[in-house]
Amino acid sequence: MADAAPRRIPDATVARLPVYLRSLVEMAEANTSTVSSERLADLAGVNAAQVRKDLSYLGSYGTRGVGYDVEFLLFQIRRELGLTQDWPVAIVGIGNLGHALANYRGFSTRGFHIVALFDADPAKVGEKLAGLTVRPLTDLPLVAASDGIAMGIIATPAASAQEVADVLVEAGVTSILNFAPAVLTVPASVSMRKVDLSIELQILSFYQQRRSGEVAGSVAAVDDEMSA
Amino acid sequence: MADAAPRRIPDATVARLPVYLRSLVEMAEANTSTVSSERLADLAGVNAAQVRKDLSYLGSYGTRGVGYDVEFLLFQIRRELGLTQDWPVAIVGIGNLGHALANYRGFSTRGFHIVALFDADPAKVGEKLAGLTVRPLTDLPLVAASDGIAMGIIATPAASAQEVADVLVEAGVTSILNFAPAVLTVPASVSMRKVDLSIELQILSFYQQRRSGEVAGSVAAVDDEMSA
DNA sequence: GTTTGTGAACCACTTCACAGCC
DNA sequence: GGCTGTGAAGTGGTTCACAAAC
Repeated sequence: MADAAPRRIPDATVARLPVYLRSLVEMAEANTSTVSSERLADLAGVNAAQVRKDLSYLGSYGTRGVGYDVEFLLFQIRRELGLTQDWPVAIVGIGNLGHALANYRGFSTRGFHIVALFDADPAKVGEKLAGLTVRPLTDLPLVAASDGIAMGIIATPAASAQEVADVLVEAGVTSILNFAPAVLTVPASVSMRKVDLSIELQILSFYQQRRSGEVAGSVAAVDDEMSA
Repeated sequence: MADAAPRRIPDATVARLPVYLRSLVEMAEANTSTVSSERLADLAGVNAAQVRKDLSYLGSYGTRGVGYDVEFLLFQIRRELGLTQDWPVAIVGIGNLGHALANYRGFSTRGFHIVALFDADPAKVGEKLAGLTVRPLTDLPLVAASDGIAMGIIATPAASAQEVADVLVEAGVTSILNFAPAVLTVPASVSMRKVDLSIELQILSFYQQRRSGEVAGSVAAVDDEMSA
């Protein structure tokens, strides 16, 4: 037996790997061959010890006294994140946001290919967009199977989101990114992440109000704790 | 008096308050007058003890043996989050995403009013959208001052994001929501949150790959944590 | 000298469990 | 009996600080 360490990568580390990846891509494009944890931390906006600890979960890929080889690390992170393959992605809900997501360049440049668009509204079906034709939601099971869709993006109104999630799960999609402002329930075997645009503004509102409401006299130190 | 209490609300709690708020709005619309921590936890997708602890940071607003009054709690959370006032918001970068955000109904229904759109590209300036006309980025300082803009949304490409952030900060905007895939630096007195669409997919990719590669036997539950 | 890799200390958040109040 | 509010215990994540490796 030799399959090495039983490395369990913390969720928090997983969430930062894409950020390191982005910085490393930039460095590679600038033909930088080596990077220290200090420099990478700087680019990623985190602490250097954090970078070292995070990377140590992947393996001992650095060289003491030198740093990390950019290309090598790039490959290792890509491999760890499962980005050495392309993922076919479906978007459900072709409203404002669905349109923007379908046209978003950032997905394809990072290995995520939008291969199908769905909407339950017959008025939207047939529309051509980003090189694809919007299909009826009822086609999803068939298309998911034939195109091997593993990831789905929900961009519908809140009211239909759970229903769509159910359809996705039923069709075998095991990763879901939810933009609808609703709490969705999926089996534990399915990963789900959510992005709620108005919640982000509401959180900002809290800190904004706290700042504005602060009377000059009281409490000197305004140490603001917001991560970046 | 009786207000007092040096309550410091944890960031994690602040991030959940909007979720509770959403559930409470739904309950109010359904004319439910009281809610238990158990029920609210269910709707918000969290643990009941979590709900109670979170709400306890706002004050003792529940009644033992009964639960929380929906309308009262609704008001308290709104007040805490600073949502009893409307916030004027500016969007910078009117591409795909900027368009979608400008038209997004979810903002206005929650007290965030998009009052100005900016783009550095002269070709975009003058375009009419969501009842507004896209203005040159150079107008931002003036408009920010006259319209009292406190919140800015960055929806530009990564390359111009830092520059835009600087302009926003210089114009006195103290809350920024960044959609550009870049790490931005702002003074500690400014709150910034980021939403990176492709990072979300990359995180999903990690768990997806882990699952696919997994030989039947172990289980891995995935939950999301706080974004930053 | 430089920089990694990592135990240990620290800190924040979550969950438990139960006393206190209705 | 039911449900909140909260100390205390538990968990996960971050930062420190330094020995090991170059």
